[in-house]
Amino acid sequence: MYTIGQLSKKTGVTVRTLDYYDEIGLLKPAAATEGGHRLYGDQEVMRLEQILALKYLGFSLEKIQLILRESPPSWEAALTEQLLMVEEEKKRLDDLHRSLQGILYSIQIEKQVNWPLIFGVMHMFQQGEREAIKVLDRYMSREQQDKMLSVNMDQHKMDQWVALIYEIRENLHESPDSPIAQQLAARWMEGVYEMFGQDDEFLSSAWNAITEESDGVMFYPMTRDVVDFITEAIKVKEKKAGEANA
Amino acid sequence: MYTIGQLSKKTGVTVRTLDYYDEIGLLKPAAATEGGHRLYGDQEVMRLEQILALKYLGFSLEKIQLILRESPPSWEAALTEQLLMVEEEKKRLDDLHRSLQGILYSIQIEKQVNWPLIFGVMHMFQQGEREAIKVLDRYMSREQQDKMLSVNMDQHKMDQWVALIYEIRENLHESPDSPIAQQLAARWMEGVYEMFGQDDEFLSSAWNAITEESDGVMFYPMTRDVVDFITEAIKVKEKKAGEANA
DNA sequence: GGTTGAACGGCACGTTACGTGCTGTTTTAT
DNA sequence: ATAAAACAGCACGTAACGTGCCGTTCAACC
Repeated sequence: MYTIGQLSKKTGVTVRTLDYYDEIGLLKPAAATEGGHRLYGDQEVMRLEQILALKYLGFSLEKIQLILRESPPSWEAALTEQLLMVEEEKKRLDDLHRSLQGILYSIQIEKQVNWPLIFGVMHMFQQGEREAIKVLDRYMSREQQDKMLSVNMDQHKMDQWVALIYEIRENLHESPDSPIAQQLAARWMEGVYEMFGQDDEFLSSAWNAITEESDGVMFYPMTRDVVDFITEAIKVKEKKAGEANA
Repeated sequence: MYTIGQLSKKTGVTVRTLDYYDEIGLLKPAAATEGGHRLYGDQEVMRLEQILALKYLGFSLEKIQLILRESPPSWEAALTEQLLMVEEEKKRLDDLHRSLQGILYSIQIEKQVNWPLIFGVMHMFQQGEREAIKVLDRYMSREQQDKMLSVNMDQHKMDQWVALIYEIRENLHESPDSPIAQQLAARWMEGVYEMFGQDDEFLSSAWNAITEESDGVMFYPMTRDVVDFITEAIKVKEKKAGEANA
């Protein structure tokens, strides 16, 4: 049997905290001396170690109490529930991460903070239920959506895109058949093919979505002006290619 | 100019909260009536919207105050810092996720909660600094480690592995040349090749690490007994294959 | 120019989750 | 006997974000 001080030393939990666990009924001593000093047995040591483990796994003290009260405890259910909670939280952080990343890119492109964009992003995620995906429903199949959303550009490729779009915005005044517009269009097309391959059906759905939605925040940084510019430049490019073939 | 009530209606923030923001100096009114009623201008509306946006992005009110106090605010630095924080938190959640997932698999394999395993997992992550990777250093190159850790089995494949190991544990008493042991060894090898391909050098490093470390928690559920059993069975299998070729 | 709704100042309290501090007394070990 | 350890009990701390309530004053509308 251990006194509270010995248990404290053995486990690294302060006496005061053990006091507290006793108080809230999480870890009760097995016995007491005549004088009222608390005594903890091996079972209690085990229970304390379990408590610490569950705490590490992210359970609240209250939840731990609930779980340990059952006999036998439904470990599998509790752990599964916790796993789902962690997954939820991960999803939330992923959204946050994407938002921050997107805003940082927008600063690189526009060299200033685009507040309307931020408000747009906020609303998109705040009114829950993934507004984003609902919008895509109008333009493409579920598989195509997956393809679109699963594009995982690495840092380098993303930087390239950001640089390209920045350059396009700097050159919006150029005519669509100017060399610079043609060069930008070529780089654009190359990037698109690199990301999605030659899947023409998919590209056409995506292009539809982008041209229709580019007033919103959905396809930032492919804003209306950028999309229009590149559309015109590509038209010219394809016409030229047709003439060359003829 | 808006009274505090109008601002509240416009933005959805309660009067009481605007009181509070005034109190902590986060959002001060632009002016006041003779009677002392607070008046907010367009600039304040903008500032409030920025505050809400930053709050959504995970900044604390205190941090927001610090950022907005600068002129001009260093948005890029603040957002980058926040991004790093989110990434840290994501990493923490990933560890937690892996721990929970691992424990759940161990329950499926052993049909009971393996507390020593949980304590082991706890210690591995608690003493920070990724103990896990340090151990691997002794057995393989950095690239091989990446290969090992980046194996992303899907749910189905993972379930197959778990089922296989469960079966192995049920059959530890079988002789290595029994049909069942041979069949288990075959499934094991097939799974390994599916995951890592025919990279013999890598497989040998990995096998070294696994046989040496299988007393610990590092390669759970490849525990000592399972690894020994499968090693023997594979030896027999290869000997037979050699004889057949001769 | 009175009624009513809005806003005021000020101070305390609430929430969640987890403890910590402090005091004065009793018990235990040596 | 003395000192270290444990006791009971009650308040307080932290961190981040507010909320509740009260009695008083102001502003708008008919």
